[in-house]
Amino acid sequence: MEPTSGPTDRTRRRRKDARPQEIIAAGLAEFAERGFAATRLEDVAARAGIVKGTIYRYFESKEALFEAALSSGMGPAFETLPALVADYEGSTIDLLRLMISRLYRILFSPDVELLARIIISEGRRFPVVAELYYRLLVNRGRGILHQIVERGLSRGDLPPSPLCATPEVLVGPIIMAIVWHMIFDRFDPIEPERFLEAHLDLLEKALSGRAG
Amino acid sequence: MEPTSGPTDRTRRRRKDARPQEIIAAGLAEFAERGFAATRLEDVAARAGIVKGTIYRYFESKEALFEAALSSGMGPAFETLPALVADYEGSTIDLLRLMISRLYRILFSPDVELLARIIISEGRRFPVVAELYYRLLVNRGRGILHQIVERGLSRGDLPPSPLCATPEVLVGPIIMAIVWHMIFDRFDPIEPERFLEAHLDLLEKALSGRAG
DNA sequence: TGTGTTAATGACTTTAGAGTCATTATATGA
DNA sequence: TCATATAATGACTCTAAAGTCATTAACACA
Repeated sequence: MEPTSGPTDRTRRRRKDARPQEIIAAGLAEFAERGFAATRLEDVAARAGIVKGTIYRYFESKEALFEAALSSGMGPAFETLPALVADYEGSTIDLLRLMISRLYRILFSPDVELLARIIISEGRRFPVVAELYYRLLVNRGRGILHQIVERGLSRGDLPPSPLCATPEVLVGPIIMAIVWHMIFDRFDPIEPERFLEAHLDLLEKALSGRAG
Repeated sequence: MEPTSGPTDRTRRRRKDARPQEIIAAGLAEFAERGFAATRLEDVAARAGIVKGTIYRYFESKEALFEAALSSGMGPAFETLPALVADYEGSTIDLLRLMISRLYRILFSPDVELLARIIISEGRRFPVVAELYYRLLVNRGRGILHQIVERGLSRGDLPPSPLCATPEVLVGPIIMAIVWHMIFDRFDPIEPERFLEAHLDLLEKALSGRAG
């Protein structure tokens, strides 16, 4: 196990401030790869260029590290979206297209994808973590989506329909893409551009038509 | 840990034929709940109304049990679908609606859902298992979907579009529903009928419109 | 240059759970 | 009813990894 970042030299370094983030980054990589139960703190330490005991200077337990790692750095992920919605001038369908495209970019960016993998495979077993994600990301994202649909309905931009009552459905293909990429990509890699194109096509057709 | 099925009495019973299935069923429940690494064979045994040692009369190792459990009983899941497609007389959109509805019923039936949970949370770490699912379910399901789209295109029933080139996108919301149900249902339960209704609405609008 | 503080180490203890196996008890059929 | 074969048991060993802590050495500052 090579340290990913961190010094290759053998001398100790005292770096109280930098450690926690480095340990968290190493932890995220290992947790995403092996899952909570199967990751060894020794491997996390090696990846962070330190030794297992050092982890315990900064985190109470393996579980505490896990929760700290999952709580870090997910705040900013969706932060740009509300402003996007508020300022947008064009048609609601274009706004939705834009938002879906951004979501792909966000969710497939390397660090966010690690988080997504972990929450998908371990979320059920860590209610505390799941709730955090629910509040900070899922529910917030949902709010934005509903807000966009509202905008469309009040502008007369979108026809009312069961779909507008449950617009979460529109995001489904992204989740599928993440899951696919996680599990089946090695047998049959997804082509993200083609998938996104089809998703946008779906979106456009579903929302521009006559009322259902 | 109460035995789920099996006798509550304390006397031993010799039941060579029934054991493997009972152990597999208990294993599926535990693996789905805790994941591979965190399930204890003692708990599996307790749930099956036996003792840990007995598991080893039927399975070489924890991993062997895991693979046996995941290989069991997933064959039949999609078996009725090809005939459905072959015999169908109505419009292609109706056929798709029917198929999507069935997929919800299949994937949310209790035993299949256990399998789905396990494959979603552990698939990445067990390539052998993932490949099995890819071959027997995912790829097969995909074949059926493409076949339906073909049918639509050749009948002039569906307009050609990027969506028809990548119809996997149409199934996305189901995957999302499974993941949601797995992780966030306790904070915010999904309403399957409403979700399905919106999904079908999406489908219909997206496919009945003019070409993209 | 010496001294005190504490980050970092690594050898250690502990624990949990996988896997083993000699023993026990049940079913079968002679 | 007894003898035999073997399913089932549970007490056991072994191992891997979590967690601890006395010791070491890097840095700050006098």
